[in-house]
Amino acid sequence: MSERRPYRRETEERRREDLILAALDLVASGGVQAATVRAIADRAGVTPGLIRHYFQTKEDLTRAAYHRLMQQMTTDSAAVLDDAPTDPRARLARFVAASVSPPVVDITSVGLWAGFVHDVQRDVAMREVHNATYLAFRDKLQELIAALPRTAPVAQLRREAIACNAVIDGLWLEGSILPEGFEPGEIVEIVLSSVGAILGVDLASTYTPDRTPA
Amino acid sequence: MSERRPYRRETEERRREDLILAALDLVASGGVQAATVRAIADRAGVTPGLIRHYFQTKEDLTRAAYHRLMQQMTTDSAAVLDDAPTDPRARLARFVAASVSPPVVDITSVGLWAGFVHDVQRDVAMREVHNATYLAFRDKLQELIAALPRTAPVAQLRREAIACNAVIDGLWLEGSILPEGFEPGEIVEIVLSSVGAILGVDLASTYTPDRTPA
DNA sequence: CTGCTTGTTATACGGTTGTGTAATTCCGGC
DNA sequence: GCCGGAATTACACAACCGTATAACAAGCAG
Repeated sequence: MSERRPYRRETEERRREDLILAALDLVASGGVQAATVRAIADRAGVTPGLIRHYFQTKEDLTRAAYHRLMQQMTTDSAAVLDDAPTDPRARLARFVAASVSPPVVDITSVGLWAGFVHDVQRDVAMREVHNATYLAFRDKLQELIAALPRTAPVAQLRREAIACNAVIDGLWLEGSILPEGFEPGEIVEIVLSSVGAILGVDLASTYTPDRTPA
Repeated sequence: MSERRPYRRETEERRREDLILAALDLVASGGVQAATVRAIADRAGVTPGLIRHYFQTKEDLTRAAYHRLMQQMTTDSAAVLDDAPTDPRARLARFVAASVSPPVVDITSVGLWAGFVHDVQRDVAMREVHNATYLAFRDKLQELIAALPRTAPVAQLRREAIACNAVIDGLWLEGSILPEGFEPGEIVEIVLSSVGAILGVDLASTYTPDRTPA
């Protein structure tokens, strides 16, 4: 009776992308428990069996999705440096501010990230993805700090990078979970003044909030 | 054939406590998905049906478990203030240091907390528990900051409390997820110096690491 | 020592999960 | 144009999920 559903053949790259995005979408809106193979397939517009054709197991898809998430977040943070000014303070200020602003900070990002935390602690492959992206971000931060016009011993640089990264992480957390608890722009002001205080540099005055293109 | 399992009657308080602790234990070690009614009952040494006798639904048990977790964390942080010195700087230093040290920071705490994040964002009751405990912690921090021997406008106090809380949260995060990435005592040093820098106060010199009782 | 309350166990049920496997149909190469 | 391979669908399966309900027994009141 029932006709077999018609379909189109797609490239492997495209299908994997669709499935990963569908998985992330579901984790963001409904938690890890909502990201079942059937729900993922449904959102991606395919049937559940296809998942097993591109990912040997559901865990593989989970790993790929997490990898994609972290990659996206670091990309978003670093994107502002592409056309950033050459003044070291302004560069740092821009990078720091972007890390606590959309799209890095939004209502779903923390929930998304939190959904993977447990797997990160258990799964070796996911732990490596985490370490790589986390340290890459912190190293980028340390690099920007080292470029500041001041003298600081190397050992101090590491601790300053850890501290500044902690401020960013904490504000990212609070800003995402409790967005209505802060006034617009308040988090950016706080991150600039506190990072500036930690480093002994005035960042707020060098920061141009946004280059709102016409 | 099979004998009915023998059992002991317990008080309601005791059974609820056992079930809550079993649920937290499972979430910590295996994520939310591992905390099934059968697994919880098994760990608590009872049969699954008993859960529905003390909690109308599994969601009720989840709420109770989250409430218990947050309560425990704030209690652990505030405990160090019981016999703390009267010097405002020393009090703040002790409180801040305790917030990034065991038992608040340990390998399972973040995974445990992360497991509930999604429910917090969706469930109103859990959101209220979160806001209450989060703001209680931040207010306590602000209260300690306000007691410092210096003059600061009220509006500034709020932002300083947010910033210091962010540092603590960020270090709590990193220290729990990546414990081997930091040397012993390093996180405490960092939190004291950075919080001190944000507030313009020297905290590190007033901090007595631990009162190792004989 | 007997009876009653109720804490606790036992069992059942419909729905869902991840996975394995066979049947189809799309689509490029000839 | 059709043919073969592989992308995709369809179906089956055992295990597990949360929930509902009935049977049992533990321990206190008398």
